[in-house]
Amino acid sequence: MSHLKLETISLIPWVGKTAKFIDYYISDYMKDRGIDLSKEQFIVLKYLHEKDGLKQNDLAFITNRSKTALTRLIHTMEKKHLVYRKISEKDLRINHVYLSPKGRAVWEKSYPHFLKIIKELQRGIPEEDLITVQKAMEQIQQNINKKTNVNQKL
Amino acid sequence: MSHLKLETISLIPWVGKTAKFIDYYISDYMKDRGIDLSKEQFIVLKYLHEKDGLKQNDLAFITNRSKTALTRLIHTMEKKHLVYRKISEKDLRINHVYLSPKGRAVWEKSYPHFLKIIKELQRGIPEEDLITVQKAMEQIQQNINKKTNVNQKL
DNA sequence: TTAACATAGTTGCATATGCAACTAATTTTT
DNA sequence: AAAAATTAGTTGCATATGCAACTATGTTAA
Repeated sequence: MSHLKLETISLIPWVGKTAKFIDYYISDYMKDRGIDLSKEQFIVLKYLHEKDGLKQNDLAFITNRSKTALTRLIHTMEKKHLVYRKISEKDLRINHVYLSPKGRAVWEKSYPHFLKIIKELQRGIPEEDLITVQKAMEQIQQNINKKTNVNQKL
Repeated sequence: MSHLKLETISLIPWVGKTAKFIDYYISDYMKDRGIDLSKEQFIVLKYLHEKDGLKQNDLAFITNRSKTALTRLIHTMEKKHLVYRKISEKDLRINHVYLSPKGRAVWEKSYPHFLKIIKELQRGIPEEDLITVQKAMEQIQQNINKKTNVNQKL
């Protein structure tokens, strides 16, 4: 029996590359269907659809973005009339973000596509493997949170 | 026995979020150690270390970037004196990219850190799960390639 | 009540990214 | 040989992102 060098798999590059592929795919898919919406913008629409009028801060937190990134993302979306800001009456520092009618329409139009993409891209992966992968992703995220506090960014 | 709603796991968002966390972690980790190097720049150093003098086009291909992105990435790295370009003598359209001494030094310094990060972040994931995850990542990438030709971008 | 601190959001500066249009060089076709 | 097509790389315009420094507002402490 010859010597088998069992080098441990390096998962991290795989995750990065796959995420990149997914982003490309989503972007192309939407463009092909005439939907002018980035993945990031979609995520914002998604959370606003669940709970309209979220504060920018909360949106930044739940979407794992810096408040800077969120400020600019919302700004872009406001230019495209997908959302609008409204300053809180109780606390003038706070902006609430709302879905505009157009934003809601774009959400309704794009959501089924995203569902389909998600389904398509994981085709051929057995159900039990999906669970394993999800757990592994959770583990990686936990390993990161143990070391740094990601929330510091928010 | 009650009705169990077994909704299929949506892996895609998990992958994206995990990749994001990994990027944050790498960025912070390097910054904390005084290493001024983005993940993208590291990847370029890595490939040049393996094979110096790669063409920009080839670098774009193996790093899964558009040639535009690569042009600018190399430009940034050139400003930081990590690499330098040299026009091919045989074909004046082609740029070869080389590691500078500084680039090599930065590579030597940063590489062990990246190895360590990769190991740390997948801690707690059983060996057989690593294999499962890797296979799932491959499957997702294949599913994407079946639909689009990612190479069109390059 | 004023000073000190904390919070929400914005802005300048920097990185990374892509598409479309472009230049320059090379190869293929006619 | 000249025209047409292809290839390599760059540039303008756009998106997304983060840090540090900043403004404005609100809260807490002296």
